[in-house]
Amino acid sequence: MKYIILDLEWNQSGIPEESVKDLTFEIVEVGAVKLNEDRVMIDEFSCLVKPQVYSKMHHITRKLIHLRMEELEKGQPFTKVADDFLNWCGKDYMFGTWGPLDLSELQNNLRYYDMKPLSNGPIAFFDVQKLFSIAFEDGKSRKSLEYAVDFLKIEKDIPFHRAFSDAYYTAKVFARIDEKLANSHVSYDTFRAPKDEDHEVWVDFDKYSKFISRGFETKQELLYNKRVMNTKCYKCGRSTFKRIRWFSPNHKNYYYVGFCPRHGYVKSKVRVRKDCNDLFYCVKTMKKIDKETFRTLHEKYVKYKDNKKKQIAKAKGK
DNA sequence: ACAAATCCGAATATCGAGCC
DNA sequence: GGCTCGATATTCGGATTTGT
Repeated sequence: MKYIILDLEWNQSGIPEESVKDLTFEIVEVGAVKLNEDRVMIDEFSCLVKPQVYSKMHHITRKLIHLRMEELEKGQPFTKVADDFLNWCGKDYMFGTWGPLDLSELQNNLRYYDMKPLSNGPIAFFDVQKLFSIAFEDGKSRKSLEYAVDFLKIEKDIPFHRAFSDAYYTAKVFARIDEKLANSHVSYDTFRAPKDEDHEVWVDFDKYSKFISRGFETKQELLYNKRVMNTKCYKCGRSTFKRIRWFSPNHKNYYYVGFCPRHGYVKSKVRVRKDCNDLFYCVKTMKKIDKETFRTLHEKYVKYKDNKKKQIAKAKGK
């Protein structure tokens, strides 16, 4: 299995009213490096895209990516670049990117030009920005690529914010991350949610499990779904005893804690999302937690309840 | 029986830090 | 500037409870 470390540069309309709804961001450059199984670079891809939609560079983008429209004129149309790129990728590979955005943008541009989709469901990939945070920081922070390069003392021999160079640096950072750690924290691009139950994603690692549901027309349908709200222990399948009932501090994330006789506290977290067809789907993670984590989560639950009460009291006071 | 008070779920707003 | 994501705060309206 090979790795394709990808980076895109894109542009947008300078005038909000003239923004094209189905293509808010137009890809203007594709850069990538191919790594072998040992994560050693074996090939490069770099191509400018001649814009078809936005004829001016957004002023912020212009400062950022060091590209002028005159240069982009030398590029090829997106359909040609995308074909070349996907042929260059070959078969049996996995994508890696800095941050979670690039694969969605790539797919949105493919869709805009009615090209064959990369996939009709989620795509597994390595989010190196996330992996860097898990490996070297708190796992939650998201740092810039340059920060990571500095942190790892990687030589800065080419400028940042061009597609190829950022792909190159991302690959360098990726190579420094423990392989086991990377493999147990695979990300999924969900531009398209799984189309049916048979294509739903279930991944089981030792420390946690992940489930990506199919898309539903409404949020209610999603939240009443058995597989979504199932709280059985992901390790042994036993039913758990309720310790904290389902609650949501923001109506996007839902939490639950059950107690498994064999594995202890098991936390479920359901994140509600919408895919490119406006279908509601969820990413659910289940994780074994210790007593201490349980206590802090319980505190969060109590605090959330208290806040609600306070807010109501405050509203009443007015 | 009826209206007011209260509770609660859900949408919306805001903030900061990333991506281009 | 537009967008995403996580976290927190505010607002709205319907359902339930309470008071008379």
